[in-house]
Amino acid sequence: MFRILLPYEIFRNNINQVIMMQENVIKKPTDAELEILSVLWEFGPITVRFVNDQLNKRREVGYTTTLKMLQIMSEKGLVSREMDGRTHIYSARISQEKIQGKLLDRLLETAFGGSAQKLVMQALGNHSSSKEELEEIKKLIRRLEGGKP
Amino acid sequence: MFRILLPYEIFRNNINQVIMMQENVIKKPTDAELEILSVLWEFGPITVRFVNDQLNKRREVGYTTTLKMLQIMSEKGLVSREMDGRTHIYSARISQEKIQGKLLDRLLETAFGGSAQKLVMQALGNHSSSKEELEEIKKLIRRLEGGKP
DNA sequence: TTGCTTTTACGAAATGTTTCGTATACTTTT
DNA sequence: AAAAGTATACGAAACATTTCGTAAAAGCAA
Repeated sequence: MFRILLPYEIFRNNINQVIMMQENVIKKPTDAELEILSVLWEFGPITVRFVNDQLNKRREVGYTTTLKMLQIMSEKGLVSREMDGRTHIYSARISQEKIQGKLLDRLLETAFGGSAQKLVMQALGNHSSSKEELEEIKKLIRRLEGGKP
Repeated sequence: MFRILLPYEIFRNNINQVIMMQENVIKKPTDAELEILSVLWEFGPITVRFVNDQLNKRREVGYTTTLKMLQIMSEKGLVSREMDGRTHIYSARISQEKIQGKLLDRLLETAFGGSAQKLVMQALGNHSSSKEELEEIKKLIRRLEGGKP
């Protein structure tokens, strides 16, 4: 099967090397790391340049800063790196879901005293959701409430 | 009106001084700060000793470490301080709700790509809630869905 | 070829966070 | 009264995070 290559994928035709690291305990990513991870989650394997451009849509960051961050994250095992000729292509090595769970747990524990209800109510109250989204949530609640529809 | 004094309140009969600071923009509390804030939120105005004892139920922390943290947080305006004779009584100066909102926003933005639905679903899915809590949430959803019951 | 651009590597400054040792003063116990 | 215990203040070490300057190598354009 084939598909159209996205702009940043055009470089990926000649992969030389894959750096792998064994799966380890993950530490909570720092703020800057999380910022970069969310770019990686959204746009898949991308170059440093691409990451940096995305970050700069929100705030001014130097190219070498982003590069250094990615190098550090690579050492920590947060991202993986492939080489295409001279340039490196980065991907997130931890799933968004894993981080979501971890951070949610922590937030729940520290800021909400462990009450999922309070957290959910505040999230729903403060951020507008579509009819469909609310419907999905109700469906989940029905499932949680016990067994058959 | 009178009520029974809690153990740590017995010291509070002779308040000499209240340190006030003007309300300012709040920065996200650090992890250690949040840990302390959650103790203050739960147990109201308390001594350094009390905070430290609570922290030590979770992990080992030296007394002077906790003291120093509280002093720093006091400078930052995160907590206020009253004196009762020789000892200081600390309270949180920012509401739990304000911090909850702030951290929730951030988490939503960075880890969940802005989707409140995903966050809510994950929170509900991973942490068991009581029948009553789910009922409350449903009630809120009905309210959000539009007007009259 | 020569110079301009883009890339990674690396060290280090700047900043922020956490921890604790030591000093000093006051209170309580012996 | 002396000793032991308990307070706060403060400096500074240890650590972590973020930012960027500089260098060297590779690719590109004239």
